[in-house]
Amino acid sequence: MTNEAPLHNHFIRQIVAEDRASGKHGGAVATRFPPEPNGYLHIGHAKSICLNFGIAEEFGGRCNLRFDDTNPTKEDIEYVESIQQDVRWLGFEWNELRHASDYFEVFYRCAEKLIRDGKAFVCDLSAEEVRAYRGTLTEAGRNSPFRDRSVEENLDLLQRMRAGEFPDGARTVRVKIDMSSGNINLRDPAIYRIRHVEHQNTGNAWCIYPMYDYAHCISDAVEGITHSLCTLEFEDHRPLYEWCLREIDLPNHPELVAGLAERGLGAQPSTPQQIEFSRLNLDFTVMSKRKLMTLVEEKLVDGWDDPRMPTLSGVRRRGFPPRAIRLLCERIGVTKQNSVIEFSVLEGCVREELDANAARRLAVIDPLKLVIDNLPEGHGETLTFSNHPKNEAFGTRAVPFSRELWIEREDFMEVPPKGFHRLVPGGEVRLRGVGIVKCERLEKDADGTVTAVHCSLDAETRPGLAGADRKVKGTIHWVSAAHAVAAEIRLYDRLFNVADPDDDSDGKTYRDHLNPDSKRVVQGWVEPAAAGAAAETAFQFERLGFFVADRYDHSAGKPVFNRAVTLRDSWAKAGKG
RNA sequence: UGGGAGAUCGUCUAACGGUAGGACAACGGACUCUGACUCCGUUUAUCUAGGUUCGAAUCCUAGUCUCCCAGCCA
Repeated sequence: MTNEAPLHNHFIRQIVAEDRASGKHGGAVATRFPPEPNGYLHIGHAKSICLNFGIAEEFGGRCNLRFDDTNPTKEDIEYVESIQQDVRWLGFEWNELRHASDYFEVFYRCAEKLIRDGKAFVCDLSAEEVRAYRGTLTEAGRNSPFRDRSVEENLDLLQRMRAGEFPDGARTVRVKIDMSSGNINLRDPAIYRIRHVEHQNTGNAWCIYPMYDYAHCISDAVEGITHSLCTLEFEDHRPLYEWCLREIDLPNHPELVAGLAERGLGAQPSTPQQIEFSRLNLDFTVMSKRKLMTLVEEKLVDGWDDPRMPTLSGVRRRGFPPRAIRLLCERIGVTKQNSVIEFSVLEGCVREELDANAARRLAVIDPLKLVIDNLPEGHGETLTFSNHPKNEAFGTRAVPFSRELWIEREDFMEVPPKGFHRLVPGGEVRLRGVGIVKCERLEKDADGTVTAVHCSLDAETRPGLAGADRKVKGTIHWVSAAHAVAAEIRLYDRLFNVADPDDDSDGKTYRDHLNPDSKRVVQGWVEPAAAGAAAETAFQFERLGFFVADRYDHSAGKPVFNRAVTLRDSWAKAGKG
């Protein structure tokens, strides 16, 4: 994968570069992207994906995709499939695909070791009791009355937990750290809980499942991860991450990972370093899985891949190219500061990418008939248009032209404001690639609405002729009415109409801020060379914006285009459009 | 009143004791057969108060503000 954006020398790059230079981890660099398969990936994940895969790639290391599937009550195979597809779509390929559940036996042996070492115990306290014993932010907690069970009893109980002798919630395994720690994560956290639930990967082999903090650090170590990159909210967990790795000491206890190799799961245990960075947030967007899930379940959007969703499958369907997402992730940098990226930065990345890489086409989304009266009835020609104004490699295409055209309704005004460069009664405008036409007369319906404009074409201004250079203030786009293909055009706008939909301090929630105009479907006309495009082909419809042929609904006979983003429009911005 | 982290243009982000720079946004202009692209220009920032130093965004002291943590979630 290439990334032409200038690289930030951000703090994680610096740490990795220094570690490699100093020979830490034998100079190896290994990262992982560890999603929990309980939802679809979104742009926030893209930052982590680009960082983890990007760092590995830059430093000649490796990056695994690892499903953090330690909680079968929330996870689903649908998500593990979508996640793989999204990572690949973004442009990355993992070194190995792993699951935390691949290591369930390792976790279990580690728990036995901790018990034997007197570092863990089986606790019979209920969830409510544990909460009461934990203390508060300002008060120390108290030791569990089960904390001093003998090693033998603990080992027996652990084995019986695994054997399924106890109901859900009856017992947990907890590590012994410090119930008076100011860091609540260190107050004898649970590492195992009982859940008589089938697991999407291990079936009914287990009824005890490890907790995140415990499973994650061991998984990292097993995979030989050197730099374990995660988001800021795990900062407080780092002491626990380090405690587990230190007490378990995987690199010096190969018996704990025995059996993995036979299953094709190579293990070269490391002592990884956890490094935290801030999440990517976008304004006018919600990014929490819970809220995205609600939008889908309550049908406030048309599914996980609705083009208005910040999911990767959503932005894909919207027409945002993967390179634009990668550009965004590089452009925003990596720091530990909480931040909110303006949506315009994302749009800028999309425009930059598509301007360079999308072929141009003509399309009209709000049609008004234009008749060239001085062309004979039935007149037809085929014009040659270049596909890209600045890149000849895009080649040319044939565009049919005839006497009756569709133009954009907003490109004609009977009573124009000052500065209007388009068509007005008696005025002239250039028809893109055709020549200069003059508006001679109008047709109107009973309401006075203009139904057609009649023009005369100045034959001297056809391309290639001397008169073609004559200056006229505006150029408008068009399609031939007889040849254009009717198309469904989906015009998308931001899903929320406030910058911070998560802010509920005024009693309103994100649901109250949904933009009712976030999706508009119109019938328009596209030139034949657009209609026949393959699904997911992106075009610039000249003067309108960047559009993509819908991934699922588009066909040559029944074209469907989604608007990814408009063109920057200084006329509209001036309040004139 | 506990623990952890962070404060630099509107928004991101650089600087690692030596000219506060870049990107995006905004605004103005040039160019233009896309009111796009491109190009040029302009505006705007070191949380506060002290201190150290020839020199402080950077070091020290004291504050202020913001974010995260009391799941048998991740």
